Amino acid sequence: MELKLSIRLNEKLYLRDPESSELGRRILKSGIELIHKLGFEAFTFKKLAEEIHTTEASIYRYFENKHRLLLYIVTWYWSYLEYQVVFNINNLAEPITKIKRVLHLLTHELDDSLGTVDFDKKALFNIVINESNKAYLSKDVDENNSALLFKPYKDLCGRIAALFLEYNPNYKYARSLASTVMESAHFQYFFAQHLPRLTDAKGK
Amino acid sequence: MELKLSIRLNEKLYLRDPESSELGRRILKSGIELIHKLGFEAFTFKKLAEEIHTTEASIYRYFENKHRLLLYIVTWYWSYLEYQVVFNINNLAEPITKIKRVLHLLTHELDDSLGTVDFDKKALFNIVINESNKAYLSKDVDENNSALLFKPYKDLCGRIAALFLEYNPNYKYARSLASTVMESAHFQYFFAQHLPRLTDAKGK
DNA sequence: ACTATTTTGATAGTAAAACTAACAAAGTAG
DNA sequence: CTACTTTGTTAGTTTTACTATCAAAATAGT
Repeated sequence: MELKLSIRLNEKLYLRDPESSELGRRILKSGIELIHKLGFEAFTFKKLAEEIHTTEASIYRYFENKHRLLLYIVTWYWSYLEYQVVFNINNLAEPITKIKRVLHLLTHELDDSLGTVDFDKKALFNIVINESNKAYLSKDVDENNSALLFKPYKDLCGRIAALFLEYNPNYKYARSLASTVMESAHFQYFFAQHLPRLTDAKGK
Repeated sequence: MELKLSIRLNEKLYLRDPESSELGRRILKSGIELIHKLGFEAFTFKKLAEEIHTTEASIYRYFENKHRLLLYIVTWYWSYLEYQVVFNINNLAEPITKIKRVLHLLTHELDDSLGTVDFDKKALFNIVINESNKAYLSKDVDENNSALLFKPYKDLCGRIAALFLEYNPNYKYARSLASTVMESAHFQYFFAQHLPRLTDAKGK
């Protein structure tokens, strides 16, 4: 069985749905590769346009600006990850087993077990590690939050928190623990790669 | 007793020491206020120049670019915080008491107990919460790290890790726990303010 | 008090980034 | 075959990020 899955994201993330056209999909695919390669700061729509042989103006028809594109990418990741989580813990009995499964998903690249992904998964994971915080650490968090743009992230957090509560119904800080685990998974990975004195994790 | 303390930071953070002149100190003081007010993305040297009635060119004599200024500011914070930590836990016997003291310091604005600070402490703390990650989440982490620009952060992390080890000498992940606590202190604070569904912390 | 040196201000300029507008060409759908 | 949508092309504006030059002002050394 091979299925191609497409994830429908909040319409406010884009001006024109990038999944709806060839050009849109190229923007996503090469956008991910280029952000990975250059880093978000050095990445521009001009460079992306050259890469995929189109024009800046065409890209601006899909995304208001590069920050929105980043938000789209990481939101896609969180949505896909929640989907993976739901599938992976389905039918498992023990809360602790479910939790371990989730931790594994959080700390590893996406796999194709549930339908193929068009994007470079290494690059995508790398972007999530290196740039995802920039998606909400900005002056327009509140506005973006009102537009529900962080919903997938919050949903996943809620789901993980629910697992913690399943394990221990009396625990008072399930949400904080869930968000801490989600963030730490990334930070520890980043630190292991770049600032090893900040972790005890060697390599992986 | 009133003392004014000045913290000497790595020379590679600046082109000309901002503590060494009136203009330099104005750059820091108003820089902090303006980054706080506008957010790092919207902050520019042009706007800062207008604010303090000087010119862009003059500011560029002190800092290579705004990213370096941010790095200077958060590095200053980490250095000052380490200093506070050392003072605050001095002469305390119980590891657990020391740890609690450190947690308090991490989650509250700086106070003036150890000499006055020239900067707006609320603004500074806010910058650390909202922008400090951008100091290392960039393509030049490794280069900056080689230049020892993150040393104060790593020193503080090492010191906190040492407290954990004092509490439990067999614990294997003291550094990872220390960096997780440092980062989480900020994230949970940010979430409580902007994305409350991600925490259980209400208000404070 | 005079001179040398450093620091700042003023002006001006460039290259790139971050957009927007307008229209023609190409593709697609009814 | 026509209407509509999508893309390409060109061209333009404003802002950011930075550099260069030189004069004025402040400061330090003797």
